[in-house]
Amino acid sequence: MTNQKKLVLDFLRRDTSHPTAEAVWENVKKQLPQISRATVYRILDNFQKEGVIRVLETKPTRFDGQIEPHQHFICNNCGKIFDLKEEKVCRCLRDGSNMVSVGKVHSFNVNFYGLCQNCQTESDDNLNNKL
Amino acid sequence: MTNQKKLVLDFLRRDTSHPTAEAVWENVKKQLPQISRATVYRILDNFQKEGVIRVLETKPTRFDGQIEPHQHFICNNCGKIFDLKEEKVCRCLRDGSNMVSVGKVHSFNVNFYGLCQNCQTESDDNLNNKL
DNA sequence: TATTAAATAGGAATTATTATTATTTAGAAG
DNA sequence: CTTCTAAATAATAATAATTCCTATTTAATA
Repeated sequence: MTNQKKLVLDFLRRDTSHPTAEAVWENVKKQLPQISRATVYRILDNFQKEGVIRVLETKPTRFDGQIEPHQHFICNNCGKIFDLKEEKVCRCLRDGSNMVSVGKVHSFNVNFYGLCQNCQTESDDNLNNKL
Repeated sequence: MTNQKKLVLDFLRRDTSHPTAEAVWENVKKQLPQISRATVYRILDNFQKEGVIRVLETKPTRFDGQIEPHQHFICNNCGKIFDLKEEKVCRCLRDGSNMVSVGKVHSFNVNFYGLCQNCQTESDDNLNNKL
């Protein structure tokens, strides 16, 4: 754990605004002025892969130091991003009520990630061949 | 409706692979070689705002000519993108079954869009002031 | 402490997208 | 069917976001 990594992680766990990579860099620079932008990008990428932080599917990408299951509400007007607890998300999607604690939902978008049937079969095959 | 717009829309309604802007451009060029990349970007943007097409929250952005409510399953291995009917999405999120018709869900990400309480109140105020 | 593999800094390069502007065109009006 | 005009387009420059490259530095451990 380098100093750079520690500062990035500390910042993300403190700042709940879902900052961009650029914003993380700007802020960490206050404590470590020579830190490189590329370093911040790489650290964010690694933390993400390790499951230590989470990325938001926004443009530009935003980052979240909180990894307990939750989703996001993005205000179409002010752009602010709010956290939504997982159970509220499910209720909202289930019974189509568009009112949630933080506002009124106009639309939503879900991306599922996993293994498609083809790729599942292939990885099963590979496993079998090794036995 | 210009020829450029027609060709872009026709292509997106025919191609179900959720192409990138670049891919749309490459394909439409086959029929209209002088079409500009910037034109494709602008047309895609306009169609999106009109609700004629849909954008996927991917990097790079992908486009979908099908606008009936549905969500997407992205294979972590091959990268292929599958459509998921809305009711399957809800069932999957509701009872946590991670098997869907197209594969096995490892994770998902939801973005809600709408008006936060502050912005809702503001727009109500504006309305009231006009009465 | 010396060693070394891994990480970083700084900047170049790349990718995706948007802006600019001169030219062209679709569609209205005559 | 022509002429007109606002809107759309082509070509390219510019910007934004991210990744790549490589010489240098550093954390961890022998």
